[in-house]
Amino acid sequence: MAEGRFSIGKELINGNPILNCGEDEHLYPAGSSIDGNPMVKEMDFFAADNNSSKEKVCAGDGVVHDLELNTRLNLSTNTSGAKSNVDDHHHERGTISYNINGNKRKVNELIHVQAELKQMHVENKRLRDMLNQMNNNYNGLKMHLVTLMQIRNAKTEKDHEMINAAVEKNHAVGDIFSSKEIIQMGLDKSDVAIGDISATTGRERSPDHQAIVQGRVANKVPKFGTSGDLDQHSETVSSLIRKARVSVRARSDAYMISDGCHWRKYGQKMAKGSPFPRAYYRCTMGSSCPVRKQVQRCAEDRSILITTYEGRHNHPLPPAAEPMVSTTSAAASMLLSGPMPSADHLLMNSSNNILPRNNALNFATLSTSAPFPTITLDLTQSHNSSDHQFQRETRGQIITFPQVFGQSLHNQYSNYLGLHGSQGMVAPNRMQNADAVSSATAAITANPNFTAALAAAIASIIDNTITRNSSDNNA
DNA sequence: CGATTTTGACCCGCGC
DNA sequence: GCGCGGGTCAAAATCG
Repeated sequence: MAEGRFSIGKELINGNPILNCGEDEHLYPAGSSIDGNPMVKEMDFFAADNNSSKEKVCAGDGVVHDLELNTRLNLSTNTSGAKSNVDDHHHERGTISYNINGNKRKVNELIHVQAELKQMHVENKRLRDMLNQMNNNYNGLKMHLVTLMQIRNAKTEKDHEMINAAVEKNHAVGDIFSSKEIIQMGLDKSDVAIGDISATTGRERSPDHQAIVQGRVANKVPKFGTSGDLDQHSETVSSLIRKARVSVRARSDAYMISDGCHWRKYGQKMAKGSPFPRAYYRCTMGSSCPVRKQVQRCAEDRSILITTYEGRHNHPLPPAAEPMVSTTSAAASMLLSGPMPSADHLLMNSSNNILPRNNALNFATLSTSAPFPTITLDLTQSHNSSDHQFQRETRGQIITFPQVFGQSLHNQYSNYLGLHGSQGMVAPNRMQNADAVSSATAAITANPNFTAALAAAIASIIDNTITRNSSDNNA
């Protein structure tokens, strides 16, 4: 409950017209916040509302006092009226009569105002619940918006040229990957369900292909060369991929980002290299929901809150949770869909910035640092920054990743989610997972751009790796 | 009184 | 084998 109220930081609040009301000085008088927590302000919205109401309807501690004040005013009016009557008629008897009438009115008004107060408390509570709900929705929607804006910004002419050039290069490189395999990879990688930040793989493919896919889940995955091992392969890879993580960085003074789910804290540790503790939460919306998240404040910038999600929800999600879940799902799909060379391969070709920095997709960072691959959505930076790239980090190395791939897949996924309907793909926003998987698979594989983007990504990696190796050897 | 948080203990994998 | 760090467990404390 408190989680929902303390969940959104200033950045998120500032963009919300509803929450902007909370920034209103009238509603938030000086000193209304606690420790600068904007969500405390949110709570103070109601506190302040109560205060303003107090002035108007005499709520809270001021009820009796203000009520008495109003009643006295009325009484004095009545009394003055009575006095004039009394002067005309029976002075003493009239005074007693009007005092009784005045007391009756006083009691009646008291009852009336108390009833109104009760009604307003109910209304206040209802509004508070509504605001919490809207906060949750807003939080998730903003994440969607930022994601989509980043992707659209990245759709430059340069990218298209890069795709075309890379596709041609791919033909020149030869049959490292047949088009069939590439499409098959798309099929495999698309096997991601809504509300699920994991995916499954395990179809038969060439050894090179296996190396790439296995590399996605770090270099610990045993390699399976025969079809007889496929089931085991699938299970192993799947279980590891299930550990894929989506990390969200957002500026917030709150102790946790609200995502619409219900979490229970089960541990807290001091992480190495950070003065701030790391809190561990598990989802309590399902009886045995395996989804966990870690919340930690950034050591370098304490205003940044890092939330890392892991696992899949095994229960229906509330509407408030869907934006966040679908965003993390899309991010995870990007992570799990990348044509990732194996960690060994990357280490063998140890080099930084294999690929040229040429894109503005600046919010996502991929990390295959052991033990589990992680994608980080950075919502703390401005949209027009072009300094940051879609990167893949290995142990001690940062290798720029061909953004076009993740972009393409994410677009596909967004299309499927109905978030990006301008490209002619229509899909329901809410579907059951089974249908979601099949529909996403169909949507992804049906679009030739996906294949082209994938080919471009693979070709880029191969081409740049080869180029880098030769330059390293020459050096 | 049930739900949640706190916190020390424990387990496990990894590197030396 | 040992120490370290990340992650989890579970009893006690706290909250609503």
